Amino acid sequence: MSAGSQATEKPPDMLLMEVQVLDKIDRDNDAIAFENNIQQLSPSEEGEGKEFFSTVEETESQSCNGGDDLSVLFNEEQEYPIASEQTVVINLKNLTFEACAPHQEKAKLSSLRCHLKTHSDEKRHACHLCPKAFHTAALLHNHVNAHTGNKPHKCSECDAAFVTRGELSRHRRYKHTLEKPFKCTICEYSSVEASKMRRHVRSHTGERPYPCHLCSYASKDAYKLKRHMLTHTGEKRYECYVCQARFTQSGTMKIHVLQKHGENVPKHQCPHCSTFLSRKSDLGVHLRNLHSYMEEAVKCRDCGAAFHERYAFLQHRKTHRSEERFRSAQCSCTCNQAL
DNA sequence: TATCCATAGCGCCCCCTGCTGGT
DNA sequence: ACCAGCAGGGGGCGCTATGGATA
Repeated sequence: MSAGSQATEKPPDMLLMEVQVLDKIDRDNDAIAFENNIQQLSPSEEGEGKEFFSTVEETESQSCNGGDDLSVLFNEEQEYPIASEQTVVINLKNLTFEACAPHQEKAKLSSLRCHLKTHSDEKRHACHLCPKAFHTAALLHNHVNAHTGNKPHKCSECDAAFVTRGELSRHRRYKHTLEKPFKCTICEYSSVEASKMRRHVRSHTGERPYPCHLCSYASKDAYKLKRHMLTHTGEKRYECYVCQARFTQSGTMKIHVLQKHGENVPKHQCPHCSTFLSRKSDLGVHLRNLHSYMEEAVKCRDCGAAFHERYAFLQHRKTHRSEERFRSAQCSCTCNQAL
């Protein structure tokens, strides 16, 4: 960081502002670099220059990171906006740019001043229900509504209601308009939210950015890592309301409740034999174990017949066993004669 | 300058699915 | 065969932060 290395004397608050702005720009660049990575990643198997996802409009809205506004402060030829020799001194009261046309300058100034406020620690709008505080009255308003349960934004097509307009808008996309602006360029997947697309892209790239610090596992998304950590703690947070048995995942408990305590539980019948399985996944195991084709045939030790399906082989062996039982059976009366 | 608005981003929880290994 | 543990992929929502436009 260059701010501290500059020999020039500056008021402490200005130095702080420099540091905060530079930190912010670093983060913004990370975010933008991330977006660029997403669009430029080109696994060799998938061909060159393939983008992983795009929006329908191919918008220039690369998120509200603010890098655009600030970019006027820097030499665009720089790979990184902040070289070690470049220190950006921003005076909130006498802010000026030289890179903007006059009419643009005013708007930029306004935006930048507004943006810089976000770096201030000052949060004047305090919640009276909890210790939190916010930069703006609108944020506080939303926060208080979350406390009180007041949801002024109601969906016109269902009973759902939300604290913010944005939540309502997203709900409408999920449930009613089915608009999914983020399209995967590798498969047919599309999503309502960019974050979902990022998560999806990892299923193509194999990227696992969330490593477990206790074992070699790494997850593709943060919540999966959190769920995984329960395997280390042994925590079983889901309890069967009937028998109080405990489970690690809600889905596992749900299946337990259904299978153990449910009535008229549907069973899964094997299409090749008369077996019924309580779980679909067990049907899969059953099919693999008994009905899959075996390259190497199994031979019957009694008659030498060859079978490529284990189920057919087992059925065949049954016939030998019943013959054997028949031969060794004795008359049940007192004569004890072999049958 | 405050406010509104749209959007981004992170987190949380749920669902369904399928594999694995113990009984 | 049954069962629980566990991970992958994804849907939906809660909440906050942010930037641009505008009153």
